[in-house]
Amino acid sequence: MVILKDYVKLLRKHKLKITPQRLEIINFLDKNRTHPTANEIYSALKKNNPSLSKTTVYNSLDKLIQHNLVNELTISKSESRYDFKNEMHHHFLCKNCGQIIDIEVECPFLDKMLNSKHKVEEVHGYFKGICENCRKKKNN
Amino acid sequence: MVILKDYVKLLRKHKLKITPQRLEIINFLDKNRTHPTANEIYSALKKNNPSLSKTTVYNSLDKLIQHNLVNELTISKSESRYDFKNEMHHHFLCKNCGQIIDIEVECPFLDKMLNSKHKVEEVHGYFKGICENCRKKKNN
DNA sequence: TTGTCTGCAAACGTTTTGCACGACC
DNA sequence: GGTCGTGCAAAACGTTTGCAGACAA
Repeated sequence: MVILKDYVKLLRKHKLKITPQRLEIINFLDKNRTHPTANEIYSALKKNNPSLSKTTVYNSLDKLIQHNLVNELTISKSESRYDFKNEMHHHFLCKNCGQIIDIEVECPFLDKMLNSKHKVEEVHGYFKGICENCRKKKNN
Repeated sequence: MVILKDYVKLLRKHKLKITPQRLEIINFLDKNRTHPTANEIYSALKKNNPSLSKTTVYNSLDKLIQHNLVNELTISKSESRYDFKNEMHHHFLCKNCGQIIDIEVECPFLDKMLNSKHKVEEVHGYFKGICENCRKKKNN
């Protein structure tokens, strides 16, 4: 599959074994920046690959997270959500509709943290409230 | 119990029913700013109240969270951790020892967010990496 | 060939639910 | 007396584990 060529390179660069399942998972996350759950990824990919297992989805995601290619969001208590890693951004969870929206504000406290006594490897900014759409609908 | 007097006021202010279990849970969270899990709260309070149930711990925490008296941390994938709400602060999770450390940096992007199209009610800053102690031990 | 990955089934740990009982306005 | 909280047991849920066979390098 020509489309997946770049993902092959990406996996190779990180010395990860190249399997059809991993390629499909990366492709899905790259094309669907909707912070899908493991289950959503599984259901979507199962259509074209009925033998896919959830274990493989979890295993693959773990590997991708370890190699910093994918970001795991724990913004809400229930399921983890996964995000193809691109430029740093933060997340807003609407308590009304459950939607997770990317927030493109820079993070000035990152610099301070990088100078701190701890070694900071990840920064997650999670905001929660009522999103613009729900505000309009509910007059909040 | 004289010590619990203020918590009675607090619950009353929020029109929450006053029960011994709720008072003990609030007292515990106020005195133990260690981000305990539901299970840790349960185990600790069970010593003095053997009939306490986990359901009650979860129910009480839910009510306290709804009324903004307690903060639920989802910094790590496993169990939720609970924090008595005081001044806004953020959290650092050490990937090595698992400790969660309070971070006292202000959050300049909160102001920006408050002017945004979304209605922001909560801000959670989660940092992950290696804490000072572990860095020293491991020479990271 | 060697080590790793996949997929199934079962296990796991946290949280939620249903329900009967009890406590409090 | 009616609403709400408690505590027990069981269920639900997302995730992890053990394992046998398959596949990538």
